[in-house]
Amino acid sequence: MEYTVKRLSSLAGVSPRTLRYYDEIGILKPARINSSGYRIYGPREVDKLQQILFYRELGLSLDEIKEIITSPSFDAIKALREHKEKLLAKREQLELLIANVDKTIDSREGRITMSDKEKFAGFKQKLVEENEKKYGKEIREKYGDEAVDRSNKILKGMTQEQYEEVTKLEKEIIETLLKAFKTEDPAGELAQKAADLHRQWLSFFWGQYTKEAHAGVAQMYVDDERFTAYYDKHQPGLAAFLRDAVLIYTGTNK
Amino acid sequence: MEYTVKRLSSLAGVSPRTLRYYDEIGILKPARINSSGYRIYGPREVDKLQQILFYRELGLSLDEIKEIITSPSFDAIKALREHKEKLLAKREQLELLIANVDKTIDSREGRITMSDKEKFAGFKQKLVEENEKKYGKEIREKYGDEAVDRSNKILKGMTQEQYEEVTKLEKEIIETLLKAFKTEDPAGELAQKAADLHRQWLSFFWGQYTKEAHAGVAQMYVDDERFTAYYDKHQPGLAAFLRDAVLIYTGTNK
DNA sequence: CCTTGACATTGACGTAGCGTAAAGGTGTAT
DNA sequence: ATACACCTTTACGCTACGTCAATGTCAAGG
Repeated sequence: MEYTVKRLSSLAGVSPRTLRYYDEIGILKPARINSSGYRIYGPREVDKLQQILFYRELGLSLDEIKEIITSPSFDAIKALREHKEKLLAKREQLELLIANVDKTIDSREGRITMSDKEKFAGFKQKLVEENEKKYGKEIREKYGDEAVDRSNKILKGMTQEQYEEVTKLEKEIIETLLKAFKTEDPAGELAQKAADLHRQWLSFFWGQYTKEAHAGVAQMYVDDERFTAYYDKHQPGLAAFLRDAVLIYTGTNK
Repeated sequence: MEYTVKRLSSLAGVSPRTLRYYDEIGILKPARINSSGYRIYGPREVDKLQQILFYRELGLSLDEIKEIITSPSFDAIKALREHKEKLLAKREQLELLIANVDKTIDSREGRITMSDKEKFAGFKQKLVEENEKKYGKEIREKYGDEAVDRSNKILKGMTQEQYEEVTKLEKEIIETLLKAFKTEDPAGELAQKAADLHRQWLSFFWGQYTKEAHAGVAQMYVDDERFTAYYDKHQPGLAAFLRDAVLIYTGTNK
């Protein structure tokens, strides 16, 4: 397949100008120039553009990208694996930010207080870490061990908070589930409420909720004795009942 | 707490120049200017800077950010909630990208083939979504339900993979732990290996690993009968042994 | 008191990665 | 033959700062 600037640009979701610029700086030259001076791109250029966009998404400069992909020792697959690592790291960074937003909301609503330092956690973890190493001792000297320890406790406190909410959810799930079990109807309102609570519970541990995963976990409760025992100790058959409710809840029983 | 440019900049992980620029464009004015012309920032400015950096992280332009935060109807908490939504969306986008990288690796290694269109999936989810709507039916007609379903299965397959790896880890933990238990030494090599496996297992569920959280979970294993039972059923005292090993592993026993 | 060094100021120019005309040539369908 | 969507190069504009330069401020030490 051959593409002109416009065609390739709309395929890749970039502007024609971008492609001309990439040509200009030598990062992506067209396969050939036709008799009228038109840039013509081939399949190899499509792949290369894909690579470029991958790295651009990571925030690498075009110069860096150029070095990476034009290097003679360039190993595409290895680069991709590294790229994936970076994406995973970026996702972790995002998790940090999300946690910080949660904390900030709590703080704004007066439930907790945040130190100024905490407010910027997650923006530059490296920098923060360096500061920790550099100034940790200094702070300890200045403000005493108490302040440092209190700050450390905030971390533990979060875990504590999480833990409390999780256990509260667990209780609710069991309670709702036991009531629902008596109705013998996994599609009923109570059972569906239990399934929803269970979704909330799951969301606590799984960053991203998907129906498939939820259904999978529910099935696991029946297949894995560890979980079966946990639910069935309250009421034999409860694990299977929860699974049925969740399968209906997620719509994967069809 | 009051800050000069340098102090605030190092707190927030930005350059002094950035703060001056933010002053210049009116997005973040200092609380006051002292007699020598120094910019002095107060707590309100700290919070505002935090907001700005949040939005900047999202890729919003400073102009857009300015509009958002200077708007009279600006509701900080509401904005934070929306912000969180956007972060979650960004994370999803990242998941897509990661999936695409995986697929690309597969493709490069010849296991699957990708259409040129597929190669750009994840870059512009809107575009992709539109394409899906526009061409979804067409693809289904062209390549048959099988292809579409297989593609859907990839998502399910990932969860399956996760599940398998988790259960594999669980097995390893128990095995290692049982061997370690015989040594009666929670600081020994085997026990520490078990603690490390447990860290890996935990990292599967928790986005971000912290020693405190790890130690907290280990303590939970002893405090919460559900978990105690799970470990002790293999060997009475195993939960406590794991906790001790983890406390040593995380260095929180000092 | 004076120096030193780390901080502060404004001003101004540089950079990256394009966007956006301007001024013109090309392809092809009607 | 004309329209219209595409292509070309040249060139200036924009954002979000980085990076000097030239100069003032402040706290500590000799």
